[in-house]
Amino acid sequence: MDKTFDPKPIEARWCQDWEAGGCYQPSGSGTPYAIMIPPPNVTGTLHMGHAFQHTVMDALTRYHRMSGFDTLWQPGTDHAGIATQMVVERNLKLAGEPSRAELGREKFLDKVWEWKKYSAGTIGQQIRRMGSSVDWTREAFTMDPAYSKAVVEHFVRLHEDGLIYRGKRLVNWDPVLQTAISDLEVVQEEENGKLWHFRYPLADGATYTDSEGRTLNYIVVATTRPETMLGDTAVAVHPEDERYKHLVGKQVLLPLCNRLIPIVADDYVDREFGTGCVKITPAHDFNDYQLGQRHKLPVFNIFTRTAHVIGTVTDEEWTQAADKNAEAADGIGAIAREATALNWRAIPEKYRGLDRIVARKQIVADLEADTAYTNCHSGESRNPEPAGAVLDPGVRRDDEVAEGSANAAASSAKPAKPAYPRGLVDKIIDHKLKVPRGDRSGAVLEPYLTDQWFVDLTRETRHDGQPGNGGLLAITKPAIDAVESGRIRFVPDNWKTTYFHWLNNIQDWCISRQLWWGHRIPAWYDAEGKVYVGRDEAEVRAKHGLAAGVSLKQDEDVFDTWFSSDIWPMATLGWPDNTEALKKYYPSSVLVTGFDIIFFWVARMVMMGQYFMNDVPFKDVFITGLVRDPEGNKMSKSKGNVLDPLDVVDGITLDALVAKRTTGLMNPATAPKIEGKTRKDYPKGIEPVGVDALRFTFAALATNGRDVRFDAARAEGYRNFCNKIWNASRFVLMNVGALDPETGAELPGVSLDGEATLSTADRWIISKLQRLEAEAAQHFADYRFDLLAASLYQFIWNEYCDWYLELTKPVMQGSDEAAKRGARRTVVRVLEVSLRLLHPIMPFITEEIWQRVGPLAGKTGKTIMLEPYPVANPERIDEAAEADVEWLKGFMLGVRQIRGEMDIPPGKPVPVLIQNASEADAERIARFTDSVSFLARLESIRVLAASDEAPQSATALLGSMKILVPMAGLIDKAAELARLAKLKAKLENDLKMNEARLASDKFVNGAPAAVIDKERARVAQQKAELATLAEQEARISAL
RNA sequence: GGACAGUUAGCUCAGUGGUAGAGCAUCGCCUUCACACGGCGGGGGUCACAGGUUCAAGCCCUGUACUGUCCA
Repeated sequence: MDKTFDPKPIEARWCQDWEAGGCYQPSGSGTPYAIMIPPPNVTGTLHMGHAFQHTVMDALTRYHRMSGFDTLWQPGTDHAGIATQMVVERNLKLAGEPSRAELGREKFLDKVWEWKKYSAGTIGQQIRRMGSSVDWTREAFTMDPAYSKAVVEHFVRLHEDGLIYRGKRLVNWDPVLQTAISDLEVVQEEENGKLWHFRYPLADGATYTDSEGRTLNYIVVATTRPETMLGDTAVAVHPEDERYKHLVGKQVLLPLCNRLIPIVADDYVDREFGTGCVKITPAHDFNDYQLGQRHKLPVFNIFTRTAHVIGTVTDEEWTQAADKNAEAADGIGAIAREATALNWRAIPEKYRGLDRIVARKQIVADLEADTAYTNCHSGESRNPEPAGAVLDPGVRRDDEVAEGSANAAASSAKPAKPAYPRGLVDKIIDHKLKVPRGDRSGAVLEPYLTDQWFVDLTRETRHDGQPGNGGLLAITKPAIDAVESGRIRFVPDNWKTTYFHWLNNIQDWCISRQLWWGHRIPAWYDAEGKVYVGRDEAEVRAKHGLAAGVSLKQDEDVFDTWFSSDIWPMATLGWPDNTEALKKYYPSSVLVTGFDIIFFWVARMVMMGQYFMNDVPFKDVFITGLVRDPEGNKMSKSKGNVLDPLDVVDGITLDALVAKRTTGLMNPATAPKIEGKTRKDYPKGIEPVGVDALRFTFAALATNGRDVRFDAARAEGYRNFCNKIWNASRFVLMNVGALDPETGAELPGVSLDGEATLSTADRWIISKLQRLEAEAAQHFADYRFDLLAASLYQFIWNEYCDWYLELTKPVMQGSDEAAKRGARRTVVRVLEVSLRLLHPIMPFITEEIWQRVGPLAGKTGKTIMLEPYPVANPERIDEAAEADVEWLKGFMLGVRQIRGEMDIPPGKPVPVLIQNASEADAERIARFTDSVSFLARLESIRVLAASDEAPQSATALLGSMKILVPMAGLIDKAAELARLAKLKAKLENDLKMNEARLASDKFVNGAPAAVIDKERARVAQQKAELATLAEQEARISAL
């Protein structure tokens, strides 16, 4: 064995042996214990979050496997529709290859499959390297043929049960990706914007008097999105708003468009917000859409699927384009035609085809320039808006159109800040607003009217009028009940609040996506647009009696990725077939995942599990925190703060890390900033720590669902721990004769048989081991890997290495053969048990050492992986031995403190005198003379009689016993007095507090007797100690 | 605006009623025959703030402040 632990060759060997040896597969006997891996996206490689969660899952898996369960950890990957499609498109662009559109659907999908193969392979290698004991024979992918069949099956069954519908609804539309997305994929970000106030003239020359007594012939609407006015179909006011009540039913003339639109009353309107008048654009705002439905307003779509104002095309051109689109797999071609062909002519020509932001500027400028109504009221007296009101429409991102040349002329003239009112613009004020963006593309989303597929989650009865429960009762409520009833337990518990809150406010789920990568929706349309749903075209034809001559076209859209991963726990086990695996491993035991996908995934698996299996998909949900960078920021590629777990395992130089983080950036301009931060966070790069140390770090940091700030120094600390274990094992092997101390060569054929006696130290460490075993079981049951790691670390380093191995040294070098045998046997067995206790977190080092130590402890198994996990035996707890060793530690600490503070070199033997020893003290001194002398490097130890005079000494206390180290004139009087004063001060302080407590009637009358007794004993003890100290202080002062 | 977390040593975090703990960092001594990726010792906290409950509060209750996350 080498002097220093070198993880790399060991990891490589065991990874291979375990997998090849079939150790990862279920044993086939025992109670089933199953974990379904949250399938990583095939978008690239695994990050620290995966490594963290996999560590937790593997620890659970190995623990249960060792504990005799029939353990399955099921691996796999997720096709991750949008995310993967984006990655592949970007790769094509970077490589200068033809784009998605140029390739066409089929060829593009070939490229994605190529990428998938590469990515899944990388992920598999990463999982293997981390030592994750997944059953590779069951590896799954969400687009495997069998899995795809299950996806179709669950869609068709839900459809047959009336829980899926297709309809034209306002959805969140991503104009960059050009697909619908679900509510969950929308991130609302607060951004700085403007609130524009526009004057909409009243029709037919109507006027009214405002609260300031002015006569007005217009009303002022406030909006954050001027460009949508092209699609306004009403203005709304609150029905009880005294200011406008009387105008309800009248009309306004929509500026620029010159359309008449009504003023309606609706209590959705917030009287306090803006002017209390809201323009209503049903086609491009969710609230307006609802309001429009209530008031039967026309829905006036003004945007294309790229969020440009619909263009200048003839009806004929539109028809052709739409047909072509429909043929070219453009699922919304027909809708666009319908909505747009009717409307485009109503949009003033100058705005047609403009990007929405460009259109916004143009519209504001034109309204400002519209002087037709500038004098449309009398008594204009308001002050212009103060400086700060500017025309800039606010912050933009690079995905939006930059300031165009249209405005170049204006900006070069450096215009003075305009004063308002100006034309039809009443005023413009700064305003913070929530901007909806796509979580993948970052693009500003557009509410957009399209035909999509939805899962009904909100109705009590079926939407199609058939008998039976709607989605609310059939899907949503059972998912709530699963957690409410305790059949699913969240750990930590508080996440169930989040879960309930979402389910209680749930919306129907839009499951269709206008993408290419994914499961094609199993719906077919005939020439009339009639839709048929079935498992395949043949089934549809058979079911509906459609002759071969009837042409059917399959829906071009694919499912939302989550509408395939929602059946992961059952489909990977063979559902819809009732396989043996499904019977055995469903429901799985625990789901380990992050809180960020409770809605996306956890809740939906519960829904589908309950619906199709009539049972929960997992019994526990262990929610882990997120792995963050040292400053607490979320790790992301664009921030350039991601770490590859294998770079921590193998180490990486600073330059290599910088290079890795700054290449292939979406926005190369951020590279210098990223480089700066990287150089600050990891000034020396990252030292290699090995898999075991990284895993242990994750375990130690996994504190009760809190986020984890990854700290490379911590990982290095646990690498040191590995080295400690390694060297302790070397020491053990050397001492039992299994390792040559000179050459490091392994010597076979060692036997520890024969008569043996166990020392106090032996019985103590065995006793402590039982306590550790009990703690380990508890921590696993509670998912407290941090406490588990701390217990193991503390036992191995601070008890076993620091004390127990030291205590055995004199025995090992002594001549008592039976005692020697007892120590050797204990040293080996405790180490062997410790290795098994540690194995679920640190699989490699424990296996490597166990191969040598196991046989010495009488183990004949091939691998530690399949050995039983240690269980506590309460009968071996030995409180007397524990008390003895505590006393011994106290004695040692006293001598060491004197050494440390008196600057006595550790190697120099010192004589020790004892005063005030009780009988028990004296007995222990006699018993432990050898140990103490060896460990504390004592020259001699002598117990003084009460009458004996002690020489000048430095003092330590153990209870009221005095441990004296004679200083023979060398004593630094001032230093020793200072030392004593320090001890005394602390003691006096404590004593004062405790006496005060005992003097209080409240305490004496109120506290339990046991507490009072304990307090009295403590005070007595402290008084005795204080007396001893005072005496010693007097003696030193007198020198 | 609502909900949920968090606030403890320089840093990262344990600690659910009985005198504050760990790792890392720091300071001092030591290349002692398993380990310098080591050993030994030291220093360092009025547990965010204000009330309350209790014989007793870092811990329970109420409120405030700040930070973070989620949902409107």
